[in-house]
Amino acid sequence: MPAIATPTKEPSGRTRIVDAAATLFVDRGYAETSLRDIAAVVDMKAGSLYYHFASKDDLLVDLFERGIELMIEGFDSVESDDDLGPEDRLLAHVATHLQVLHSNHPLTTLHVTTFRNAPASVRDTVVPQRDSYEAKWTALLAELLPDRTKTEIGILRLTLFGAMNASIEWFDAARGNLDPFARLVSEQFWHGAAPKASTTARSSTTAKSRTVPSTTSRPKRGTN
Amino acid sequence: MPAIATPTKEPSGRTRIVDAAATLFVDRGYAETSLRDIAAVVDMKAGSLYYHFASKDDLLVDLFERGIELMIEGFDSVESDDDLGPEDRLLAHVATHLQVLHSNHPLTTLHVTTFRNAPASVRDTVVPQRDSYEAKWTALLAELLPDRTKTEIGILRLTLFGAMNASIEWFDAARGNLDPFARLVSEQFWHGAAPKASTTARSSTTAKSRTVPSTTSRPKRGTN
DNA sequence: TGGACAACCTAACGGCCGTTAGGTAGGTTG
DNA sequence: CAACCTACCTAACGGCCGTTAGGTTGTCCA
Repeated sequence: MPAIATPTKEPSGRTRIVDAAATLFVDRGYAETSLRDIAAVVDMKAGSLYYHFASKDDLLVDLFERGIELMIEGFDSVESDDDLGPEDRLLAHVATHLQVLHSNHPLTTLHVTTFRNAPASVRDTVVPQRDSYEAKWTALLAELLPDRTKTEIGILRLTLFGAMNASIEWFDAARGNLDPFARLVSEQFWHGAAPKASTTARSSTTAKSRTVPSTTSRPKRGTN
Repeated sequence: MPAIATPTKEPSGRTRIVDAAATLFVDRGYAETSLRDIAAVVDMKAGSLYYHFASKDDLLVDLFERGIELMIEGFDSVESDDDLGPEDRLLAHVATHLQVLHSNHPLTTLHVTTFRNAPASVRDTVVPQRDSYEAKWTALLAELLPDRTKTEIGILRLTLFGAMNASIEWFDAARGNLDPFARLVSEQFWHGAAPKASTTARSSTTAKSRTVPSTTSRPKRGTN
């Protein structure tokens, strides 16, 4: 007689589809991935996917929602911690954001890589959940930085998100340790990157406005 | 008799195609934009584009290369300036990067929005130019932050790029003024965002490592 | 034993895609 | 005026796409 139950039963068809789709969407793009591609990974035919999902867009919505759920859970698990100092509180949240982002790879990173190119109807469906996660961060930063205006808080949140989320393009969680990275990001955000012993005069001359061109970001690999 | 010459002659077919393509690629995506879409904007038929470009990928390569050119020109125009203090030098470069990014909108932002989903062959072609721009920034940061390791410089550059480039998703150059934004980014990077009068104990307790989930970025609109 | 149901497969549909071969109109040049 | 070149157009090609209607298989329950 076998074990009474299989608590960790091997993933069902639907779960396997979700995982395969997330992976493919992340490293090929949504439009660039066909249902036949996804089906091939899970050893099915394209038509069979419609037993589990109403449409390709529907599948994408499902992925996005699972991703955000993970993010929110992560944030809340930090918040429920005992009270820390402002700096340590920031570090805890930054570390958690990065850990969730990299450890639940395809599902969470999908937001960063694919949201922009998703069909409008899909984006509209997901926006409320995204907003609620972002609101948590806005509230956090407003608490940590009481001397800042609402506008500044907003910009600081967006740049911090930009800095953290860009890491999915170059940080390989399988190789590097996230902790020192998280600490560097958090410390830089809080204290700045300037040399400690710098005795150069704090000249604040405004740089002349110009109209020149500039830059981009950087992917760690190409899978397309 | 008309004016002797038309120094600002109206854009040729090729230029109009390039502009239209850049715009469409940015707000719909590369795969999501068909040659028929582009042709319609410039009042042509899809086949006619092949008089100017060998293929759709070829067109994309052209766009990427023009974009990077603008970025590099911008960076160099700052570098050729008289010597500034470290902080002002950083500000000048941040401001220029942002200005070039937002004022040459479709061409430069294309890198941030589309590079990731571009076909591998296209990416490979463009990588050297991108690297040369990024190397300039790496060298700059290495000069400004002599106490940092190479690894730290690399990470700081990537997070700074992430922070700056993310702005194309939410900053509307037509509405807001770039200057205060650039100053905030630069100051935050250099001095940090922490409150000035903060007298809270600088407790450096390491946040316990966890494995929770987290977040994303945020587009200003949807055009798809 | 048989019916119900879950989980697939088969085969095709219309449609849009990038691309190409072969035109053609209009200006320029000898 | 003729030849030529530039800058398009027309019409079609094969191919892949998302999606659907209608099977087929296996398992579970009565």
